Parts: sequence; structure tokens; C-alpha cells
Amino acid sequence: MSIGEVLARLREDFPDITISKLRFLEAEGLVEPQRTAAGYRKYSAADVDRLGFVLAAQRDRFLPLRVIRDRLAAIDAGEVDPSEPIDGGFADDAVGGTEPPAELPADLRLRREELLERTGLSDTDLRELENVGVIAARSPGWYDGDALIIATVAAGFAAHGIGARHLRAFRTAADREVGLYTALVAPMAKSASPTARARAVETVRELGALSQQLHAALVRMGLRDVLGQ
Amino acid sequence: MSIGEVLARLREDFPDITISKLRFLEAEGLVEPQRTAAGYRKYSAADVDRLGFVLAAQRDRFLPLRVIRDRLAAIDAGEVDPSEPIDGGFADDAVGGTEPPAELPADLRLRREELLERTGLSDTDLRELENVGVIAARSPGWYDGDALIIATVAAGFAAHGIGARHLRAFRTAADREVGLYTALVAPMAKSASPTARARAVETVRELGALSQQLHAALVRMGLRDVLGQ
DNA sequence: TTGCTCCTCACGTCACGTGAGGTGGC
DNA sequence: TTGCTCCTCACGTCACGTGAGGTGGC
Repeated sequence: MSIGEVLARLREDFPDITISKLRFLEAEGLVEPQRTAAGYRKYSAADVDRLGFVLAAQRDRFLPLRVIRDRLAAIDAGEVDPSEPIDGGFADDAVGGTEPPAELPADLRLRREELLERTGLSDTDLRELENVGVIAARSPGWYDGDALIIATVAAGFAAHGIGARHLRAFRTAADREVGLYTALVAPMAKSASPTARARAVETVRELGALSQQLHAALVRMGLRDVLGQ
Repeated sequence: MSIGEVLARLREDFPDITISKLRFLEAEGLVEPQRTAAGYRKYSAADVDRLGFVLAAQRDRFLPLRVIRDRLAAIDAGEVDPSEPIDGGFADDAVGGTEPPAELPADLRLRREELLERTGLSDTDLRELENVGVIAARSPGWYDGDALIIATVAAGFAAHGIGARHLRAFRTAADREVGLYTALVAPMAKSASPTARARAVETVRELGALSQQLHAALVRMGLRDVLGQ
């Protein structure tokens, strides 16, 4: 495939891809397409897959190219299983803004008092959030980074007069979504093949991204109607 | 306030702010704090507000600094009403990835066939999405950019076997949220004062951002449990 | 021959971060 | 005097985009 054809294919999933970016990714050592006698780039299907991996890692995990390149090198050398998640990614960094911790949310460990201190919530507030089901301790007395994010968000809502009981609906909606996606990838996730399991992870990530966009667009539309803009 | 105090204040809403960035924003002409005799920056409350405006425009509207600076200059000169939305913003650009159009979603105008062509959906698909209530024509036969985004997302879901009927729950959840936020800002939005109306818009944007984060965190947590990571 | 795609290479840009070398404030 | 905050200025960096000047392919 020529560079133009690759562009057209990738544009489906990554609308802001450019020829200049494809050349740049080669210059940075992330792909090495063959060349024709005249010097034209010739991409194989594997090259295109590789580009898809790179672009998805940028888009969904906000990883810098250097990290992605090292990861690919390790996979090429057979040192890592492709399904292993890359460290250092934090899928929501650029989405929200309020207080995303530097660590992976799942790896953070906070005690109850630390959580209260870092969010400014009272003990009662936190207990309400737990009753409503939007926050849960991972193990008794210990909270993770997602709990921190949610607690911070809840504090933000509270500042506008939106209390814990209003957040129960979020939990319900999320549960329904998770159920839907789970049913879909369950066979893949249970497969003995590591490639299938990797695909399950990737599929779930894609579905999560789609879900974000849909949720965002519907809320924005609704609010625009209300504000008369 | 010293630069360090400003940093601490802004960190609440913008966790990745740095001293270096505050100095940079001054060098770029976005704020001009006073100086002490010794050359230390002294920020007024108005300076901090201004920084908040700049950072929110970057975070929520993805505007380049040049545009924000021009806007502020126009406001300073009394040429624009601060509540007027800045043109060129598109709040979800960096969130999802799949097919965000360059125009403002609300300003795009597409005919039914264009919408089908650009998303690859069939006429029946689109009718189903309309029945379910996630897409609606703005005026008979004309669709806007949000419809395009949602149609693209729906096509993505469909590729994974998730059809229109599964998306109704998204609509229900979004409606509930919009109702909640609307009730909250209704008095402000109806006020005669333009400042109050501007605050209503800003509040709604903040609530929308919080809602995105909460939704993202809850879905991610749920999926992580399922995938056993 | 025309129009289109593709090439390289140098330079530009945007939004910062880093680090050296130094001063102010309590 | 110590430790901390703050200062400037030059340079680095990351992820590209632009544009000049040219060649390949049907």
C-alpha cells in the first residue's frame, strides 16, 4: 500500500492523521515500511496494524512516542506479551482536568484519612458516597486512584449543591454499560489464546471510548437546548 | 499574591499547572501582574480570575493561546460581551478521537444523505437511532454536528454488535443529568444580568466536565473488575 | 505532456520544561 | 546565616506542519 492508501485507511479510526505525521512516525523509528525502486514507501498490512497500535496508544492512553517505541521494540524482541498493559498510561488525563494523580489509578493505595484529606470531604460525605455505591474500598480501609478521582468529582458536584444521592444514577448507568460490554467480550476474555485476550482488552477500551463520546455528545446537546445556544 | 500562592489556588481546579507555565503565560501576554520593588510578581484577584479563564479555555475548549489572548484583548477593550462563546471551540476534540468535525457541532448542517454517506450507516440504521431518541433532525431533513458524532459512534458500536436499542439507556441517563443541571442553573440563566448568564454557562460546562470524569471512572472501574486487571 | 502522488530536507511552531546563576525575605 | 521562594535568560523538547525544489507513474 502507498502512503496515500494507508492514510485513507487509518483516517477511519484516526481522523486527524496526516501524511506528514506518517512520515514523522517513520523518522522516529516506529515503523519501517519497505521502499519501491523509486523510493516510494510501500506499507504492508503488518505496518498498518503497527501504526494503528501506535495511534491508539497515543489517543487512548496518552503515551509519548518514546514509550510506545520502546514497547514495540520489546514486543519485537519477544520480551513482552502484547496483552500486558503498558505502564504509565492513564486513560483520562486529558479528559477532565480536576486532580488526576500521576500514578495508575488501580495501583494507588490510600487510607481513608488520606482520601478525606486530599479531597476535603468529611467522613460523613464519604460514607454517603459508599452507601450510594459510587465509591468502594478495595480492601478494608484502603482506597485506590479511581476512588480518589470519584471522590474529587463528588466534591466538585457538592460545591454546586449536587449531593451523593444524585450520583446513584451514574452508578446504575455505568453498571448497565459494563454488563453490555462484558457480555460481548466474555468469550474472548476467557479464551486460552493470549492474542484473543489482548483483543478483548482492546475491544473493551474501544467501547469505553465510544461510550465517552456518546455520553458527552448527548449531555452537550441537552444542555445547549436548555441554554438556548 | 505571590506566584507560589497563585499556583496553590489554581491547582485546585487545574492540577497540572506549574510555575513555569504561569511565567510562560505572562511572557505570552495573557496576564500582566504587578511587580514588587524587588521584581517579585504580585498577582491581584483579577489576575487570578484571568488565569482561570485562560486555563479553562485551554482545558475545556482546546483553544490555542493566541485565540484566547485576542479574545481577552477584545474584552478589555469593551468590544465583546464576556458571555459570548468563543468561536472555533469544540469541547470534545481530544476526548474521543473518531471523526470530530472541524466546525462547531451546532453550526454544521448536513442533509440526511450526507449524514449516511459520512458515517456509512443505512437509512434503516438512522431511522432506528431516531426512534430510540439518540439522534434528531434539527429542522426537517437537516442534521447538525452532534448528530454526526453520535451517528459515527453508533456505527462504531454496531461494528461490535451493539445496536440502536442498546443506546436508549444513554439517552435516558443524559436526560436525567441535563434535568439536574438545568434545575440548578435555571435562576442564573434567566437572570437579567449578563454576568449571571455567563456564570450559568460556565457552571454548566463545569458540571458537564465533572459528569464526564465520573462516568469515565465508573465505567473503567467496572471493566477492570471484569477483565481481572 | 498533464495532473497527480510521492520524495527529501530545512525550517517553523506551539506550549511549555530545565537548568545555570543569581537575589530577596524572614 | 540558613533555607526557602523567587528572578532572568538561554536552551531543550515533543509532536508535529510547511514549503521549497524535485522526481515517479499512468
